[in-house]
This record gives sequence, structure tokens and C-alpha cells, in this order.
Amino acid sequence: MPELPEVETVRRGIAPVLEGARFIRADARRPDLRVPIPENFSKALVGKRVRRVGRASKYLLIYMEDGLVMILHLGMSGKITLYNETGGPPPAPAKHDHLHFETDGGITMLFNDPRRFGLVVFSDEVTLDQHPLIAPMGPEPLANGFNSVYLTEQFARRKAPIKNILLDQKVIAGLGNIYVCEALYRAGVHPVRPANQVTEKETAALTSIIRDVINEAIAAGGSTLKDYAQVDGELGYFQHRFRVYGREGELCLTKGCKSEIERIVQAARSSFFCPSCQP
DNA sequence: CGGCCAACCTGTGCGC
DNA sequence: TGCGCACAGGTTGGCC
Repeated sequence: MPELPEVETVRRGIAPVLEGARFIRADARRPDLRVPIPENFSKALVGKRVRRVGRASKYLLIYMEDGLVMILHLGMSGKITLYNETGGPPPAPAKHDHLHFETDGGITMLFNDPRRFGLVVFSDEVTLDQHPLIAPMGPEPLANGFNSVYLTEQFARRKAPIKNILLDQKVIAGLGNIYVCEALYRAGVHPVRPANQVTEKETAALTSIIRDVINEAIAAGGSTLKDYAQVDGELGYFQHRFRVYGREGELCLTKGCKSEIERIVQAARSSFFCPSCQP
């Protein structure tokens, strides 16, 4: 499911109810997700206060008062659902509800992930930057280190299709299949172009387009949070209008363009593009 | 190291 | 109605 904007939306949704609250329950209902769930999962969390809810790329970071950091990834199908005790008793855990939390503030938080590509592991706050999941990642689109000089440099030494390079979390952290398709469409760059053949001008445009796409998606997520805030429900999966993703066979939305959106498969993922607008 | 592919899982939707 | 297949928003490990 989630790329950086969706994870940021989840973070904003859970931060207000978790920060300052104490876990009175933390159960792992199976031994593993993509990787084993820590043996001491419950013991390490119960009775402790959450200091802050952060995010690094697509990873949620729950900072505990004692320096422990719970790293959560939603994989492809992960969802977090919050229930408030004022809405009645929380439901019995359903199928694929793998993690079950309760806070002293009367909040139940469930992590549901049918495909189990998600994960939960622990780290120490002081060594978080060196954590094997965190350390290898490139800059996020909204970070200072992400600029056209950096991107030009990265493209220059890679001949793989630009689509693959933009999906590489070591190059840019946070983009996934949808937003890569959207960014390439807006930039007018065909997804199979070798990265080292993308011009500096195109790279400069792409840099700011990637920021735009991510900023707009975060804003769209924020607007869904407003509706969400009142009621119990799922976080992170919001309907956003895409200009090219998922629109195979439909008319290109560029004014005056009469072409149909095409779909090809790259690196075992679907790429959607307009053959006229993305030469 | 760069690049490519298979693998990890389950659910859903579509064509026959 | 049932069956089989294609596909799904992510990441990694192994191989050349």
C-alpha cells in the first residue's frame, strides 16, 4: 500500500493519541511478519510511555521514553486502525490483525497486514541512524540532500531504466510505484529511458516535480485525516486522484493529447505512461 | 558494485 | 457458481 505520503498520513493520525500515552497492552498475535517479531515485544513496550511518533521514509518510528524505538513498516497491505473507548468496546481482533496495542488513554490500535510484507523491529534511539534498515536509504524528496545536482550525479552513473532508479530506496527514499509513475508522467519522461540518458534539464524538472507530487499527496492525506478524526477507522489508505497510474486504455489528461495511457511491466511492476507526452 | 529476477504472502477481480 | 490466472501501493537475497 503505502508510499511516503501514506505513511506520513498514518503518522499524523496516530501521533496525537500515542504521544504521551502509556501502553497497557502490546500483543503480537503471531511470531513473524516479513521478519521475526522481537521475542520481548510485549515486555519491551507495556508500561512505557510513547514520547514521539516519527517517520523515516516509509518507516514509522515510535520513540519510547526509555530510548527504545519501535520501527514499523506497512509493507504492501499493512493498515493501522484506531478505536476509541468512547465508541464502545474495541472489536475482537480479526483475521490478519497481527499487532494489538492498548493505551492508558483508552485507545486500541490494531496493525492488520494480510500479505505480511510489513515488519516490526526494535532499535535504540542513539544508534537509529546506523540501523541496517535506515542507514542505506538515500535522501527523502523533501530533504535538503535531494536536489538536481544529487539526482544528476545518481542518474549519470546508472544505465538502468529511470523507473527502476527512482524506485531504488538507496537513491531516493519514499517513492513507490504510484508516485514514480506520476512524476515521470508530469516530467514527460518515458519510464524505460536509461537514467544516464536523461538530460540535466529534464532531471532538474523531475526534481521539483517529485517534490510537488509528494507534497500534494501529503496534503490530500491531511484532508482525509480531518474526516477521520471524529470516527474510529482505518488510517493511511486514502483515495487520491492519479493522473496516469491505473489508467491503462483511458485518454491522456494532457490538454490536446488524444493518446491512450499504456501499461508495460518493468522490474515486475506495472508502469503507466502516455506514449505521446513521454517520449 | 550494478542490474535483473525470483521470492516472500494473501486477497480480489475478471474471463471462461 | 466455480476455477484459474493475473495482479496488487514493498523489499530482499542470490546470481551473473
